[in-house]
Amino acid sequence: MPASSPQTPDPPLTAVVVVILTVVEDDLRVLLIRRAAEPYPGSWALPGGLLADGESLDRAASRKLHDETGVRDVYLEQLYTFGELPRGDDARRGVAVTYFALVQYGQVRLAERTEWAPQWHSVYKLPALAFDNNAVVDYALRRLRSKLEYTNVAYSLLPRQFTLSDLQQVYEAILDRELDKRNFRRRMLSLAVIKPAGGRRMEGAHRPAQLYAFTKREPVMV
Amino acid sequence: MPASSPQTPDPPLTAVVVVILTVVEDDLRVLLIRRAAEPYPGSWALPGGLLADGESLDRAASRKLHDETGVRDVYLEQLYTFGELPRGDDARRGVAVTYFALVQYGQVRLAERTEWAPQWHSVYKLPALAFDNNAVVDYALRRLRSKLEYTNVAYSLLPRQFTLSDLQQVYEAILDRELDKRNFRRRMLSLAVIKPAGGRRMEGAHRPAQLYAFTKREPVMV
DNA sequence: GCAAAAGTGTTGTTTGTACACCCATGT
DNA sequence: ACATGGGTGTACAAACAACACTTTTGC
Repeated sequence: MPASSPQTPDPPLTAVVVVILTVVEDDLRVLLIRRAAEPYPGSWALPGGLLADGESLDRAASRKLHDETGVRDVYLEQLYTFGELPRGDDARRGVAVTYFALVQYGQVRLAERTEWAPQWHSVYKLPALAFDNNAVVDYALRRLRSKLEYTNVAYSLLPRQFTLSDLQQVYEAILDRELDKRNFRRRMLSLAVIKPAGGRRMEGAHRPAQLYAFTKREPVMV
Repeated sequence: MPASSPQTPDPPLTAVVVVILTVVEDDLRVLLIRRAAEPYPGSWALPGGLLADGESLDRAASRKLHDETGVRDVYLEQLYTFGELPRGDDARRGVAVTYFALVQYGQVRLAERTEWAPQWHSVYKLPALAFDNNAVVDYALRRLRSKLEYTNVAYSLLPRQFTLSDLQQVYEAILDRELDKRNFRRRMLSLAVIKPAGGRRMEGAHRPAQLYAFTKREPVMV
Protein backbone atom coordinates (compact mmCIF):
# COMPACT_ATOMS: atom_id res chain seq x y z
CA MET A 1 0.00 0.00 0.00
CA PRO A 2 2.86 2.43 0.33
CA ALA A 3 2.87 4.42 -2.89
CA SER A 4 6.48 5.07 -3.57
CA SER A 5 7.80 5.49 -7.10
CA PRO A 6 5.21 7.27 -9.24
CA GLN A 7 6.71 6.23 -12.55
CA THR A 8 4.71 3.36 -14.00
CA PRO A 9 6.30 2.20 -17.23
CA ASP A 10 3.68 -0.25 -18.42
CA PRO A 11 1.05 -0.51 -15.74
CA PRO A 12 -0.32 -3.96 -15.03
CA LEU A 13 -3.97 -4.47 -15.77
CA THR A 14 -6.42 -5.57 -13.14
CA ALA A 15 -9.02 -8.05 -14.33
CA VAL A 16 -11.97 -9.25 -12.29
CA VAL A 17 -13.24 -12.76 -12.99
CA VAL A 18 -16.37 -14.33 -11.50
CA VAL A 19 -17.18 -18.00 -11.01
CA ILE A 20 -20.97 -17.96 -11.07
CA LEU A 21 -22.42 -21.18 -9.69
CA THR A 22 -25.92 -22.56 -9.50
CA VAL A 23 -27.61 -25.86 -8.72
CA VAL A 24 -30.21 -27.26 -11.06
CA GLU A 25 -31.60 -30.75 -11.25
CA ASP A 26 -29.05 -32.37 -8.98
CA ASP A 27 -26.21 -30.78 -10.89
CA LEU A 28 -23.79 -28.01 -10.00
CA ARG A 29 -23.23 -25.67 -12.92
CA VAL A 30 -20.93 -22.80 -13.73
CA LEU A 31 -21.59 -19.97 -16.15
CA LEU A 32 -19.16 -19.81 -19.05
CA ILE A 33 -18.90 -17.51 -22.01
CA ARG A 34 -17.51 -18.44 -25.38
CA ARG A 35 -14.61 -16.19 -26.22
CA ALA A 36 -14.69 -14.26 -29.47
CA ALA A 37 -11.44 -12.29 -29.40
CA GLU A 38 -7.82 -13.29 -28.95
CA PRO A 39 -6.43 -14.92 -27.01
CA TYR A 40 -8.19 -18.30 -26.99
CA PRO A 41 -10.88 -17.37 -29.54
CA GLY A 42 -13.62 -20.00 -29.53
CA SER A 43 -12.72 -21.33 -26.10
CA TRP A 44 -15.04 -21.34 -23.14
CA ALA A 45 -13.96 -19.08 -20.31
CA LEU A 46 -15.16 -17.51 -17.09
CA PRO A 47 -16.87 -14.15 -17.42
CA GLY A 48 -14.67 -11.24 -16.48
CA GLY A 49 -13.45 -7.86 -17.45
CA LEU A 50 -11.12 -5.07 -16.56
CA LEU A 51 -11.56 -3.03 -13.45
CA ALA A 52 -13.23 0.21 -14.45
CA ASP A 53 -11.69 3.44 -13.36
CA GLY A 54 -12.51 4.39 -9.82
CA GLU A 55 -14.37 1.15 -9.19
CA SER A 56 -13.81 -1.06 -6.16
CA LEU A 57 -13.11 -4.75 -6.68
CA ASP A 58 -16.31 -5.90 -5.01
CA ARG A 59 -18.32 -3.50 -7.09
CA ALA A 60 -16.68 -4.66 -10.30
CA ALA A 61 -17.45 -8.28 -9.47
CA SER A 62 -21.01 -7.39 -8.61
CA ARG A 63 -21.42 -5.46 -11.84
CA LYS A 64 -20.03 -8.31 -13.90
CA LEU A 65 -22.40 -10.74 -12.19
CA HIS A 66 -25.36 -8.49 -12.91
CA ASP A 67 -24.35 -7.98 -16.54
CA GLU A 68 -24.33 -11.72 -17.18
CA THR A 69 -27.26 -12.88 -15.09
CA GLY A 70 -29.42 -9.90 -14.13
CA VAL A 71 -29.18 -10.82 -10.44
CA ARG A 72 -27.95 -8.73 -7.54
CA ASP A 73 -27.59 -9.20 -3.82
CA VAL A 74 -26.48 -12.78 -3.85
CA TYR A 75 -23.61 -14.45 -2.09
CA LEU A 76 -20.41 -13.13 -3.62
CA GLU A 77 -16.97 -13.69 -2.16
CA GLN A 78 -13.43 -13.01 -3.24
CA LEU A 79 -11.51 -16.16 -4.02
CA TYR A 80 -7.92 -15.55 -4.94
CA THR A 81 -5.75 -13.24 -6.97
CA PHE A 82 -3.73 -14.81 -9.74
CA GLY A 83 -0.58 -13.00 -10.60
CA GLU A 84 0.72 -14.85 -13.57
CA LEU A 85 -1.72 -14.00 -16.23
CA PRO A 86 -2.04 -15.27 -19.78
CA ARG A 87 0.83 -17.15 -21.34
CA GLY A 88 0.30 -15.76 -24.83
CA ASP A 89 2.85 -13.19 -26.00
CA ASP A 90 0.22 -10.71 -27.02
CA ALA A 91 -1.37 -10.90 -23.61
CA ARG A 92 -0.83 -7.92 -21.38
CA ARG A 93 0.66 -8.23 -17.96
CA GLY A 94 -1.66 -8.00 -15.03
CA VAL A 95 -3.40 -9.62 -12.14
CA ALA A 96 -6.75 -11.39 -12.12
CA VAL A 97 -8.84 -11.05 -8.99
CA THR A 98 -11.33 -13.92 -8.89
CA TYR A 99 -14.69 -14.09 -7.11
CA PHE A 100 -17.36 -16.69 -6.77
CA ALA A 101 -21.10 -16.14 -6.66
CA LEU A 102 -24.06 -18.41 -5.82
CA VAL A 103 -27.27 -17.73 -7.71
CA GLN A 104 -30.73 -19.29 -7.94
CA TYR A 105 -31.11 -20.86 -11.33
CA GLY A 106 -34.66 -19.59 -11.66
CA GLN A 107 -33.69 -15.99 -11.04
CA VAL A 108 -31.16 -15.81 -13.82
CA ARG A 109 -31.84 -14.14 -17.17
CA LEU A 110 -28.75 -14.87 -19.19
CA ALA A 111 -27.43 -11.97 -21.26
CA GLU A 112 -28.52 -12.54 -24.83
CA ARG A 113 -25.59 -11.92 -27.06
CA THR A 114 -24.41 -13.67 -30.15
CA GLU A 115 -20.79 -13.06 -29.24
CA TRP A 116 -19.52 -13.89 -25.76
CA ALA A 117 -22.82 -15.65 -25.16
CA PRO A 118 -23.09 -17.14 -21.67
CA GLN A 119 -24.15 -20.72 -21.02
CA TRP A 120 -24.38 -23.07 -18.04
CA HIS A 121 -22.00 -26.05 -17.85
CA SER A 122 -21.84 -28.85 -15.32
CA VAL A 123 -18.72 -28.41 -13.21
CA TYR A 124 -18.34 -32.17 -13.42
CA LYS A 125 -18.02 -32.17 -17.21
CA LEU A 126 -16.02 -29.08 -18.00
CA PRO A 127 -14.20 -28.62 -21.28
CA ALA A 128 -10.67 -27.19 -21.33
CA LEU A 129 -11.11 -23.51 -20.54
CA ALA A 130 -9.13 -20.47 -21.60
CA PHE A 131 -6.23 -19.24 -19.48
CA ASP A 132 -5.99 -21.11 -16.19
CA ASN A 133 -9.74 -20.97 -15.73
CA ASN A 134 -10.09 -24.68 -14.94
CA ALA A 135 -7.92 -24.12 -11.89
CA VAL A 136 -10.06 -21.18 -10.87
CA VAL A 137 -13.22 -23.28 -11.00
CA ASP A 138 -11.51 -26.00 -8.96
CA TYR A 139 -10.50 -23.46 -6.41
CA ALA A 140 -14.04 -22.10 -6.19
CA LEU A 141 -15.42 -25.58 -5.75
CA ARG A 142 -13.03 -26.41 -2.93
CA ARG A 143 -13.89 -23.17 -1.20
CA LEU A 144 -17.60 -23.67 -1.63
CA ARG A 145 -17.45 -27.20 -0.28
CA SER A 146 -15.70 -26.12 2.85
CA LYS A 147 -17.96 -23.10 3.39
CA LEU A 148 -20.96 -25.34 3.06
CA GLU A 149 -19.89 -27.16 6.20
CA TYR A 150 -19.69 -24.20 8.53
CA THR A 151 -21.84 -21.45 7.02
CA ASN A 152 -25.35 -20.99 5.66
CA VAL A 153 -24.22 -19.96 2.15
CA ALA A 154 -26.70 -22.38 0.60
CA TYR A 155 -29.39 -19.76 1.18
CA SER A 156 -28.14 -18.03 -1.94
CA LEU A 157 -28.99 -21.06 -4.08
CA LEU A 158 -32.58 -21.50 -2.92
CA PRO A 159 -35.80 -19.47 -2.92
CA ARG A 160 -37.34 -18.11 0.27
CA GLN A 161 -39.19 -21.35 0.88
CA PHE A 162 -38.03 -24.83 0.10
CA THR A 163 -38.30 -28.38 1.33
CA LEU A 164 -35.66 -30.29 3.21
CA SER A 165 -35.24 -32.47 0.16
CA ASP A 166 -34.52 -29.40 -1.96
CA LEU A 167 -31.86 -28.38 0.50
CA GLN A 168 -30.37 -31.82 0.62
CA GLN A 169 -30.21 -31.93 -3.17
CA VAL A 170 -28.23 -28.70 -3.14
CA TYR A 171 -25.78 -30.13 -0.65
CA GLU A 172 -25.44 -33.37 -2.57
CA ALA A 173 -24.88 -31.60 -5.88
CA ILE A 174 -22.11 -29.49 -4.38
CA LEU A 175 -20.44 -32.20 -2.34
CA ASP A 176 -20.92 -34.76 -5.09
CA ARG A 177 -21.98 -37.50 -2.74
CA GLU A 178 -25.13 -38.79 -1.14
CA LEU A 179 -26.04 -37.77 2.37
CA ASP A 180 -28.11 -39.59 4.94
CA LYS A 181 -31.55 -38.03 5.07
CA ARG A 182 -32.07 -38.35 8.81
CA ASN A 183 -28.65 -37.12 9.82
CA PHE A 184 -28.89 -34.26 7.37
CA ARG A 185 -32.26 -33.07 8.63
CA ARG A 186 -31.24 -33.35 12.24
CA ARG A 187 -28.10 -31.33 11.64
CA MET A 188 -29.80 -28.55 9.68
CA LEU A 189 -32.50 -28.15 12.28
CA SER A 190 -30.27 -28.38 15.32
CA LEU A 191 -27.92 -25.77 13.91
CA ALA A 192 -30.95 -23.53 13.56
CA VAL A 193 -29.88 -22.37 10.13
CA ILE A 194 -33.40 -23.10 8.89
CA LYS A 195 -36.85 -23.01 10.45
CA PRO A 196 -40.28 -24.34 9.45
CA ALA A 197 -42.05 -21.83 7.23
CA GLY A 198 -45.57 -23.03 7.95
CA GLY A 199 -46.79 -24.14 4.56
CA ARG A 200 -46.59 -27.44 2.75
CA ARG A 201 -45.82 -28.27 -0.82
CA MET A 202 -48.16 -30.70 -2.54
CA GLU A 203 -46.85 -32.03 -5.79
CA GLY A 204 -46.76 -35.48 -7.26
CA ALA A 205 -48.23 -38.69 -6.03
CA HIS A 206 -46.77 -38.70 -2.59
CA ARG A 207 -46.95 -37.20 0.84
CA PRO A 208 -46.66 -33.38 0.87
CA ALA A 209 -43.45 -31.80 2.17
CA GLN A 210 -43.07 -29.24 4.92
CA LEU A 211 -41.70 -25.92 3.76
CA TYR A 212 -38.71 -24.35 5.45
CA ALA A 213 -36.89 -21.03 5.25
CA PHE A 214 -33.40 -19.92 6.22
CA THR A 215 -33.39 -18.08 9.51
CA LYS A 216 -31.05 -15.54 7.92
CA ARG A 217 -30.64 -14.87 4.25
CA GLU A 218 -27.19 -13.41 4.71
CA PRO A 219 -23.89 -15.15 5.39
CA VAL A 220 -23.47 -16.41 8.93
CA MET A 221 -21.15 -18.96 10.46
CA VAL A 222 -22.75 -21.87 12.23
CA MET B 1 -5.28 23.24 -1.77
CA PRO B 2 -7.87 21.73 -4.09
CA ALA B 3 -10.03 19.25 -2.21
CA SER B 4 -11.95 18.31 -5.32
CA SER B 5 -11.60 15.09 -7.24
CA PRO B 6 -8.68 15.49 -9.63
CA GLN B 7 -10.11 12.88 -12.05
CA THR B 8 -7.21 10.45 -11.95
CA PRO B 9 -7.31 8.50 -15.18
CA ASP B 10 -4.12 6.89 -13.91
CA PRO B 11 -4.12 3.13 -14.20
CA PRO B 12 -4.60 1.38 -10.88
CA LEU B 13 -1.42 0.43 -9.07
CA THR B 14 -0.77 -3.05 -7.76
CA ALA B 15 0.85 -3.12 -4.35
CA VAL B 16 2.03 -6.22 -2.54
CA VAL B 17 1.91 -6.14 1.26
CA VAL B 18 3.27 -8.80 3.60
CA VAL B 19 2.23 -9.61 7.14
CA ILE B 20 5.40 -11.17 8.53
CA LEU B 21 4.73 -13.02 11.76
CA THR B 22 6.96 -14.70 14.28
CA VAL B 23 6.69 -16.12 17.77
CA VAL B 24 9.17 -15.13 20.43
CA GLU B 25 8.96 -15.56 24.17
CA ASP B 26 5.31 -16.50 24.28
CA ASP B 27 4.35 -13.57 22.11
CA LEU B 28 3.16 -13.32 18.53
CA ARG B 29 4.79 -10.45 16.70
CA VAL B 30 4.40 -8.75 13.38
CA LEU B 31 7.04 -6.83 11.47
CA LEU B 32 6.23 -3.16 10.92
CA ILE B 33 8.13 -0.36 9.27
CA ARG B 34 7.90 3.25 10.19
CA ARG B 35 6.80 5.28 7.22
CA ALA B 36 8.92 8.17 6.09
CA ALA B 37 7.02 9.51 3.06
CA GLU B 38 3.44 10.64 2.51
CA PRO B 39 0.86 9.48 3.14
CA TYR B 40 0.91 8.69 6.88
CA PRO B 41 4.49 9.84 7.51
CA GLY B 42 5.64 8.67 10.91
CA SER B 43 3.02 5.95 11.14
CA TRP B 44 3.78 2.30 11.51
CA ALA B 45 2.74 0.19 8.54
CA LEU B 46 3.12 -3.24 7.01
CA PRO B 47 6.03 -3.66 4.64
CA GLY B 48 5.04 -3.59 1.03
CA GLY B 49 5.80 -2.18 -2.34
CA LEU B 50 4.67 -1.95 -5.89
CA LEU B 51 4.67 -4.96 -8.12
CA ALA B 52 7.79 -4.76 -10.25
CA ASP B 53 7.46 -5.06 -13.97
CA GLY B 54 7.12 -8.63 -15.16
CA GLU B 55 7.11 -10.00 -11.63
CA SER B 56 4.56 -12.51 -10.37
CA LEU B 57 2.67 -11.76 -7.17
CA ASP B 58 4.20 -14.64 -5.25
CA ARG B 59 7.64 -13.59 -6.31
CA ALA B 60 7.04 -9.99 -5.29
CA ALA B 61 5.86 -11.10 -1.85
CA SER B 62 8.83 -13.41 -1.51
CA ARG B 63 11.21 -10.64 -2.53
CA LYS B 64 9.69 -8.20 -0.08
CA LEU B 65 9.99 -10.76 2.69
CA HIS B 66 13.63 -11.37 1.87
CA ASP B 67 14.42 -7.67 1.69
CA GLU B 68 13.10 -7.07 5.17
CA THR B 69 14.23 -10.21 6.98
CA GLY B 70 16.84 -12.00 4.90
CA VAL B 71 14.86 -15.22 5.00
CA ARG B 72 13.57 -17.33 2.12
CA ASP B 73 11.64 -20.56 1.79
CA VAL B 74 9.26 -20.06 4.64
CA TYR B 75 5.51 -20.43 4.76
CA LEU B 76 4.03 -17.67 2.62
CA GLU B 77 0.41 -17.52 1.60
CA GLN B 78 -1.80 -15.04 -0.15
CA LEU B 79 -4.42 -13.54 2.12
CA TYR B 80 -6.79 -11.19 0.39
CA THR B 81 -6.84 -8.41 -2.16
CA PHE B 82 -8.11 -5.08 -0.99
CA GLY B 83 -9.68 -2.97 -3.64
CA GLU B 84 -10.69 0.16 -1.89
CA LEU B 85 -7.44 1.64 -1.04
CA PRO B 86 -6.60 4.58 1.13
CA ARG B 87 -9.22 7.09 2.13
CA GLY B 88 -6.93 10.12 1.79
CA ASP B 89 -7.44 12.31 -1.25
CA ASP B 90 -3.77 12.30 -2.09
CA ALA B 91 -3.64 8.53 -2.12
CA ARG B 92 -3.41 6.85 -5.47
CA ARG B 93 -5.97 4.32 -6.56
CA GLY B 94 -5.00 0.72 -6.75
CA VAL B 95 -5.31 -2.73 -5.35
CA ALA B 96 -3.26 -4.17 -2.52
CA VAL B 97 -2.57 -7.89 -2.63
CA THR B 98 -1.76 -9.04 0.88
CA TYR B 99 0.28 -12.07 1.99
CA PHE B 100 1.27 -13.53 5.29
CA ALA B 101 4.54 -15.22 6.16
CA LEU B 102 5.71 -17.22 9.17
CA VAL B 103 9.37 -16.90 10.09
CA GLN B 104 11.65 -18.17 12.84
CA TYR B 105 12.63 -15.26 15.01
CA GLY B 106 16.20 -16.50 15.23
CA GLN B 107 16.65 -16.64 11.48
CA VAL B 108 15.73 -13.04 10.86
CA ARG B 109 18.27 -10.31 10.17
CA LEU B 110 16.24 -7.16 10.05
CA ALA B 111 17.12 -4.72 7.31
CA GLU B 112 19.19 -1.94 8.85
CA ARG B 113 17.90 1.33 7.59
CA THR B 114 17.40 4.62 9.27
CA GLU B 115 14.32 5.36 7.20
CA TRP B 116 11.58 2.74 6.85
CA ALA B 117 13.33 0.78 9.59
CA PRO B 118 11.57 -2.49 10.43
CA GLN B 119 10.74 -3.51 13.97
CA TRP B 120 8.80 -6.31 15.70
CA HIS B 121 5.54 -5.46 17.46
CA SER B 122 3.28 -7.69 19.51
CA VAL B 123 0.08 -8.25 17.57
CA TYR B 124 -1.72 -7.89 20.88
CA LYS B 125 -0.50 -4.32 21.43
CA LEU B 126 -0.58 -2.75 18.01
CA PRO B 127 -0.62 0.98 17.48
CA ALA B 128 -2.91 2.51 14.87
CA LEU B 129 -1.35 1.62 11.56
CA ALA B 130 -1.32 3.41 8.24
CA PHE B 131 -4.04 2.72 5.66
CA ASP B 132 -6.28 -0.16 6.70
CA ASN B 133 -3.31 -2.16 7.88
CA ASN B 134 -4.85 -3.02 11.25
CA ALA B 135 -7.61 -4.84 9.40
CA VAL B 136 -5.01 -6.70 7.35
CA VAL B 137 -3.23 -7.91 10.46
CA ASP B 138 -6.56 -9.02 11.94
CA TYR B 139 -7.33 -10.91 8.81
CA ALA B 140 -3.94 -12.62 8.86
CA LEU B 141 -4.41 -13.58 12.46
CA ARG B 142 -7.82 -15.14 11.84
CA ARG B 143 -6.45 -17.08 8.89
CA LEU B 144 -3.41 -18.26 10.81
CA ARG B 145 -5.53 -19.40 13.74
CA SER B 146 -7.74 -21.48 11.55
CA LYS B 147 -4.85 -22.95 9.56
CA LEU B 148 -3.17 -23.91 12.78
CA GLU B 149 -6.04 -26.29 13.48
CA TYR B 150 -5.90 -28.31 10.32
CA THR B 151 -2.40 -27.88 8.87
CA ASN B 152 1.20 -28.16 9.99
CA VAL B 153 2.08 -24.51 9.25
CA ALA B 154 3.71 -24.16 12.65
CA TYR B 155 6.78 -25.85 11.16
CA SER B 156 7.70 -22.49 9.68
CA LEU B 157 7.98 -20.92 13.11
CA LEU B 158 10.27 -23.53 14.66
CA PRO B 159 13.75 -24.92 14.00
CA ARG B 160 14.32 -28.49 12.79
CA GLN B 161 14.25 -29.82 16.30
CA PHE B 162 12.19 -28.61 19.18
CA THR B 163 10.48 -29.82 22.30
CA LEU B 164 6.78 -30.35 22.74
CA SER B 165 6.77 -27.41 25.12
CA ASP B 166 8.28 -25.21 22.40
CA LEU B 167 5.53 -26.28 20.05
CA GLN B 168 2.84 -25.73 22.61
CA GLN B 169 4.16 -22.24 23.31
CA VAL B 170 3.85 -21.42 19.62
CA TYR B 171 0.26 -22.60 19.57
CA GLU B 172 -0.60 -20.70 22.72
CA ALA B 173 0.97 -17.49 21.49
CA ILE B 174 -1.02 -17.67 18.27
CA LEU B 175 -4.32 -18.77 19.76
CA ASP B 176 -3.90 -16.47 22.76
CA ARG B 177 -5.08 -19.06 25.23
CA GLU B 178 -3.63 -21.84 27.31
CA LEU B 179 -3.86 -25.41 26.11
CA ASP B 180 -3.92 -28.59 28.11
CA LYS B 181 -0.50 -30.21 27.94
CA ARG B 182 -1.68 -33.81 27.77
CA ASN B 183 -4.38 -33.23 25.23
CA PHE B 184 -2.04 -31.14 23.10
CA ARG B 185 0.69 -33.75 23.06
CA ARG B 186 -1.71 -36.56 22.33
CA ARG B 187 -3.20 -34.67 19.40
CA MET B 188 0.11 -33.66 17.84
CA LEU B 189 1.44 -37.18 18.04
CA SER B 190 -1.68 -38.96 16.90
CA LEU B 191 -1.96 -36.68 13.88
CA ALA B 192 1.59 -37.70 13.05
CA VAL B 193 2.56 -34.16 12.15
CA ILE B 194 5.62 -34.54 14.35
CA LYS B 195 7.87 -37.45 15.26
CA PRO B 196 10.54 -38.01 17.91
CA ALA B 197 13.90 -36.80 16.68
CA GLY B 198 15.98 -39.02 18.93
CA GLY B 199 17.89 -36.50 20.99
CA ARG B 200 17.10 -34.75 24.23
CA ARG B 201 17.58 -31.20 25.34
CA MET B 202 19.19 -30.71 28.72
CA GLU B 203 18.86 -27.23 30.06
CA GLY B 204 17.95 -25.89 33.42
CA ALA B 205 17.39 -27.69 36.66
CA HIS B 206 14.80 -30.14 35.49
CA ARG B 207 14.19 -33.29 33.58
CA PRO B 208 15.52 -33.12 30.00
CA ALA B 209 13.01 -32.85 27.17
CA GLN B 210 12.61 -35.15 24.20
CA LEU B 211 13.32 -33.52 20.88
CA TYR B 212 10.82 -33.74 18.05
CA ALA B 213 10.77 -32.77 14.39
CA PHE B 214 7.99 -32.14 11.92
CA THR B 215 7.45 -35.11 9.68
CA LYS B 216 7.24 -32.69 6.77
CA ARG B 217 8.63 -29.20 6.67
CA GLU B 218 6.22 -28.13 3.98
CA PRO B 219 2.54 -27.31 4.18
CA VAL B 220 0.27 -30.32 4.57
CA MET B 221 -3.30 -30.71 5.74
CA VAL B 222 -3.87 -32.98 8.70
C1' DG C 1 -53.59 -51.11 -3.70
C1' DC C 2 -49.49 -49.44 -5.32
C1' DA C 3 -45.86 -46.27 -6.44
C1' DA C 4 -43.23 -42.32 -4.73
C1' DA C 5 -41.27 -39.22 -1.89
C1' DA C 6 -41.77 -37.48 3.20
C1' DG C 7 -40.89 -38.23 7.64
C1' DT C 8 -38.94 -40.21 11.97
C1' DG C 9 -35.12 -42.80 16.58
C1' DT C 10 -31.73 -45.65 18.30
C1' DT C 11 -27.17 -47.44 18.76
C1' DG C 12 -22.19 -47.57 18.46
C1' DT C 13 -17.99 -45.00 17.44
C1' DT C 14 -15.16 -41.27 17.45
C1' DT C 15 -13.60 -37.00 19.09
C1' DG C 16 -12.84 -33.64 22.38
C1' DT C 17 -12.33 -31.98 27.16
C1' DA C 18 -11.33 -31.89 31.93
C1' DC C 19 -8.30 -33.10 35.33
C1' DA C 20 -3.54 -34.53 39.06
C1' DC C 21 0.36 -36.82 39.95
C1' DC C 22 5.22 -38.74 39.43
C1' DC C 23 9.96 -38.13 36.98
C1' DA C 24 14.63 -36.51 36.00
C1' DT C 25 17.61 -33.07 36.64
C1' DG C 26 20.70 -28.91 38.73
C1' DT C 27 21.64 -26.49 42.67
C1' DA D 1 15.91 -31.78 49.73
C1' DC D 2 13.77 -28.79 46.85
C1' DA D 3 12.58 -26.29 42.83
C1' DT D 4 11.79 -26.70 37.92
C1' DG D 5 9.79 -28.04 33.88
C1' DG D 6 8.98 -32.96 31.53
C1' DG D 7 6.08 -36.54 31.07
C1' DT D 8 1.86 -39.65 31.53
C1' DG D 9 -3.88 -42.01 31.73
C1' DT D 10 -8.71 -42.05 32.64
C1' DA D 11 -13.53 -40.76 32.65
C1' DC D 12 -17.24 -38.06 30.85
C1' DA D 13 -19.63 -35.50 27.16
C1' DA D 14 -20.57 -34.27 22.57
C1' DA D 15 -20.52 -35.01 17.76
C1' DC D 16 -20.94 -37.98 14.10
C1' DA D 17 -22.19 -42.21 11.30
C1' DA D 18 -24.86 -46.15 10.24
C1' DC D 19 -29.14 -48.01 9.60
C1' DA D 20 -35.15 -49.39 8.14
C1' DC D 21 -39.68 -48.70 8.50
C1' DT D 22 -44.20 -45.98 8.52
C1' DT D 23 -46.96 -42.02 6.48
C1' DT D 24 -49.40 -39.39 3.10
C1' DT D 25 -50.62 -38.52 -1.11
C1' DG D 26 -52.15 -39.24 -6.60
C1' DC D 27 -53.40 -42.41 -9.71
